[in-house]
Amino acid sequence: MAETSTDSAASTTDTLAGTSTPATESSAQDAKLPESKRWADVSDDEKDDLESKIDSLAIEEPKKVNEFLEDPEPSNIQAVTSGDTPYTSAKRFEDLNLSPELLQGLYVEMKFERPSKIQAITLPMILTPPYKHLIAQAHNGSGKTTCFVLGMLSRVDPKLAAPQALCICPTRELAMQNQEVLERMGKYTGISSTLAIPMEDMPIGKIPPVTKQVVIGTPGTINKWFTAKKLGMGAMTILVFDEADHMLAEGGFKQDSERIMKGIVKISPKCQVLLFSATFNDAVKDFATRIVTQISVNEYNQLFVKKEELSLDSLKQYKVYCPDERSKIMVIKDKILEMGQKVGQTIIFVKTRNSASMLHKSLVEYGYEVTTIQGALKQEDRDKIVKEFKEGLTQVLISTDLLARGFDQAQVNLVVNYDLPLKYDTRGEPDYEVYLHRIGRAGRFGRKGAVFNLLCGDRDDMLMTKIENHFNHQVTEVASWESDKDFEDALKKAGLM
DNA sequence: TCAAGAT
Repeated sequence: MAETSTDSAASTTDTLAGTSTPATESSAQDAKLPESKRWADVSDDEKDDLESKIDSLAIEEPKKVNEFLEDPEPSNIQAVTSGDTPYTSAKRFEDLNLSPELLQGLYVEMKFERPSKIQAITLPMILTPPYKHLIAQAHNGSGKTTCFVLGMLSRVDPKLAAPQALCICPTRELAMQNQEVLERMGKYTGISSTLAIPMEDMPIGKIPPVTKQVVIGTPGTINKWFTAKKLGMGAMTILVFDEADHMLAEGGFKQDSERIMKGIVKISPKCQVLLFSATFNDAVKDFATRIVTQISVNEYNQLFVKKEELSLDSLKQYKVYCPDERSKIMVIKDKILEMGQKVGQTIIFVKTRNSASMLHKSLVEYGYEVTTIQGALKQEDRDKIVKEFKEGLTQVLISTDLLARGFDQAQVNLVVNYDLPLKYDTRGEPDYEVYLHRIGRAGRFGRKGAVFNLLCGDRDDMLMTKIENHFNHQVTEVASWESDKDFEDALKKAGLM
C-alpha cells in the first residue's frame, strides 16, 4: 500500500477496518436525523479489493446519488451529510479544484503524494459549494491539520487584505504548529497569516488592526482582539476549531468558543464552521451538533469513528505494575531512559505541574538530561523547550497535558504515562479522551510506537481496566518492572528494536 | 488538574 502524504497521512496502518454497518441499522439511526441522509460505509470481506468497490450506501433517495464517498479502504468511518450535495471522494489533490499554487505547496513543499483517507473524504465536503459546516472526527496522526489548513487556504482571497480565515486552538504551542503548517503549505499562494496568542509588553491599544488573511490563535487572545475591534470578522469565510471537543467542553473553553462562533456568524452569516478532533465523547458530540444548527441555518456534514476503533494498531500499549512511587522513577530511569534512547524520542506525561518538576528534579539528580514543559513556565522557555525537542536536540520531554493534544513530532515513538489521566469532576473515572490524545503523540502517520502505563496501587489498576474496557482493547502487561529483558521484549514486540 | 486569559 502506498504511503500517501509523507507527513500527515494515515498511510499503511490505518485501523479503520472494522465491522460493517448493515443498511437496516443505518435506517434506524436515520430516524433520529430526519433531515439527513446517512452514508454508511459498508465494508465486507473483500478487503483487498480496494479500487473497484463503492461501499457507500444511500439509504434515502438513492437516485440522487450517482457517485459518493468512495472510501479507498474498507473502514468504519460514518459520514452523515445533510441536503443533497453529492460528494465524491478525492483520490488525488487534482480532484479538488485547488489553485496551482496550492498544489505546488502540497507536492513541492509538503512532499505529499495523494490525500490520506480522512482527507479524501472531508476535503470535498469542505471545498464544495454550498459550503456547509463540518464536524469531523479522525484518528490521531491521520492528517486532520492538512484538511482544515487546505480549507482555510483555498477559501481565502489573496487580493483582499482582511482576515478571512480563523483557527482556534487550545494551546499556544498548537497554534504555532498549525501556523507553521499553513505557512509551508501556502508558501506559493502569497497568503499571509498571523498568530493571535498573548504577547508580553504589548498593550492592546498598541496592536494595529489585523490585515493578515489567516489568523490562528488561542481563545482568550482572539476574544480580546475581537472585543477591542482589532480583529474584524466581516470578511470571515471559514472558522476552524482544532481539538474541537476540548474547545467546546464544559469547564473548558466552551464560553470563549461559543462567543467567538456566535460573534462571527452574526457578522458573517455564511461563514463555514469546521470542528475537528480525534475524540468526541457523547456529551460534546451532542453539543457540537446542537451549536452548529443553532448558529446558522447552514446545513452541516458530520463524520464520526467508533471509540473501539480509535486506538491505533501501530501502537503497542503496555502496563507496568510498580510497587511504589519510587519504583516508577526507577522504571523511567533504568528502563525507559536507558533503552528508550536507542529507539527515538520519548514524552513522559504527568498529571500536575508539581509532579512534572519533581520527576524532572529526580532524573536530573541521577544525571539524565531531560527537559520539562508545563504552563507555568515563561512563554520564552516553553518555546525554547519545544524548539529543542522538535529539532531533536533533546531526547526526553516531561510534559503536563499541555502537549497531550495535537503536538506533532514524528520521531516520538515512546509515550510514558507516569500518571494515568483522570477526570477531575468525577471520582475515579479515567479521562479516556486525554488518554487517547496522549498515546497519539507516538506512532504518528502509521509509524511504530510503544506506550508504557506505570501503575501503582489498586486505583491505577482499576483505571487501567476501565480504559481497556472503554476502547475494548487489551493492554499487555510487562511482567516485571525490574526486568531489563521484559522491557526489551516489549520494545521488540512494538517493532522498535 | 490542566490549559488560556483577564484580573
